Amino acid sequence: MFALVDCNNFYASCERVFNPNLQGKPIAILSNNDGCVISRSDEAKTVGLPMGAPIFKWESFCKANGISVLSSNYPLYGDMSSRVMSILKQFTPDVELYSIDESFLEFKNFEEDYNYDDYGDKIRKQILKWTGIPTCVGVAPTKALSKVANKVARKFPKETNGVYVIDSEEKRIKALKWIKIEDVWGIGRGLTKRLKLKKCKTAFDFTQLSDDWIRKNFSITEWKLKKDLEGIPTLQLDELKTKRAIATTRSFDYTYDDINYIKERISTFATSCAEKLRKQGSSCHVIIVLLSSDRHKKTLEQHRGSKIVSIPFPTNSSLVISNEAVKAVTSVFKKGVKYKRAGVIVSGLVPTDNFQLNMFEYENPKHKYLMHAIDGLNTKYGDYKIKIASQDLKRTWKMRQERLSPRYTTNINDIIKVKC
DNA sequence: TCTGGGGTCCTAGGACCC
DNA sequence: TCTGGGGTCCTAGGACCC
Repeated sequence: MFALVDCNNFYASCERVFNPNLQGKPIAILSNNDGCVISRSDEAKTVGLPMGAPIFKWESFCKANGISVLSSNYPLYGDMSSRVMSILKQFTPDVELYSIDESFLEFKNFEEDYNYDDYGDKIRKQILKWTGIPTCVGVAPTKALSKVANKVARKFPKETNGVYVIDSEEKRIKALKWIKIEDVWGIGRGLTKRLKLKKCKTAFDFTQLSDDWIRKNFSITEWKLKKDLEGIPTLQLDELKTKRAIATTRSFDYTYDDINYIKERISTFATSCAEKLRKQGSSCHVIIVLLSSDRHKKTLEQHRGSKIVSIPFPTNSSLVISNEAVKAVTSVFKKGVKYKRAGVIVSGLVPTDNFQLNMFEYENPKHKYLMHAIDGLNTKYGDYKIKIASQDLKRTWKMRQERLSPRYTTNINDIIKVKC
């Protein structure tokens, strides 16, 4: 059996743990740069604040409804997430961290008639007691079905007490007939549209389509999903998730049509990717550069482009990655287009201490020591004191975070003081 | 004025190989 | 008149997830 454990309104719940004033009140958490709403408490959902709302359009609505609006505090959420994860590992060794607020658990070799309702309840109570985060648990014979079960638990908190187990054919059919096709894991907007044309409205309808038709019209992914929903386990637990790609992408404050400005940004993003690579002990041999115009400004010329560069040897040197990315961006850039977003993605990741060497081409061995020195200085003095020359030395790259809560669990100065 | 960011996986088409 | 078949790799783009 599989379980999906999902934290309720995770970011909003994290904020509440350390700020009891927010209990029972509507709250909303913003995306990077305080752009739009990405997490809401139940109370904020009830008064009608939509997901993804751009805050500049909803500011007065929030004020009128007493919604507390906060910038996102990723150090806090990341730390809370790993605390939840470590609790889950006590319930089974087989845990897959699926996202910051969701994990799949697999129960291998449990007794045939094991009481998963009780076990799910224990998991919820333990997490709530030790971290203060409320969760929902769905249990079923496959991953996709455990996702469905989780939705049932969340939708009917009173009836289920936050735990729902699909352990019979009857319950499976009932749940599949209840869940709308667009709410099924793996069915997004595009597929929903095509499936509705086939009169497919629920997950159950989806499982009634023929395997051949699915295979012919969709990809292998949808076929696997169908099998999983039928109760035939096809999707496996993925425990050791090593990242396959690392990205740094940002929207700009305004639009820019100056190639030199964009080159500087790309160089900075590339440097950031290289730092992330070094932090996790990886090197890359593929670099992808992205550029796109402002999709909200329909009257302007639209352009989205990308360029993939392969490097003959794996690298995590800021100099190499930045140079290649800057070279690549000139071929993507279209003169006259006003760009709003850019990014660098590194892919083809291999462990730095163990990769296939190339006989003829290799990185300048000095880079390794240079990068080590740069990382050391930047850690010691902070604020990106050492930059490469293609970056803007004057620019301090800070996100807009005007309503940030303290880093309660990761910064010694932010620890809560209790007064007696 | 202000509309996020970081991931995964799959496919199609073209170039190339034997 | 009849003009193959089986591969790999690269690139761009699209779908999905949280």
